[in-house]
Amino acid sequence: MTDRLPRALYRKDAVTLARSLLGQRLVRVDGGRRVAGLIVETEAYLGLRDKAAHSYRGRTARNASMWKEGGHAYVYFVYGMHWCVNVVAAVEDEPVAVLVRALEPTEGIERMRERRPRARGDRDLCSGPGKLCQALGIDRALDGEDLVTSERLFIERARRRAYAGRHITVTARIGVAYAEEWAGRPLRFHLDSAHVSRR
DNA sequence: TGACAGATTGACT
DNA sequence: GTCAATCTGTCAC
Repeated sequence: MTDRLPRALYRKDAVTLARSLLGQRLVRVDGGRRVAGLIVETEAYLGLRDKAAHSYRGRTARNASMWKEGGHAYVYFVYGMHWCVNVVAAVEDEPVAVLVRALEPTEGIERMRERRPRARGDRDLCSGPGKLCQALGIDRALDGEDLVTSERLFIERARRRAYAGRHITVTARIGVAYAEEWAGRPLRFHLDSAHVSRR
């Protein structure tokens, strides 16, 4: 049975959402089969005032999904080769979002291995934003998807006993050194997991 | 119109 | 540790 996260949970500020997504299950359904993992690492991007956020310089064709209602997906392409998936937070026209940086694989692991043939082991399947999109088959086709109603991509309430009440580590975000005073802000959140992108 | 850098990864020294 | 891969948006010319 699915226990999908409701719209109300997404209509929060990005920091609250980034914390509440930890331990929940990101699910991709492709060809009738589920490929899923527990979210163990997230980053909050605070919109028009945040120099590290894609929405800082305003709307473009690429980042338009960030202006959608909370609970939609914002999928973008970086470095000419990788896809990254965000969960849009807050309300329509408030371009804030949460980047999903790492998952602990739980379902469809064979499918993940097929999609990531060069992965060194199962800890290398989803331990990074580009890796998890490759493992789950997330690309442009899912940009703007509504996670509350979609049959292809959604998030289920799945706080495992192992992660219930687990300590959340807070650090600066990864890869945003250019963002001046925003580079060091404590906006990255992760659980104590072997599947996080960096320690 | 062209240079350049980027919310990354994997190959290699 | 270094570095190239190569799409998108921004800013300078």
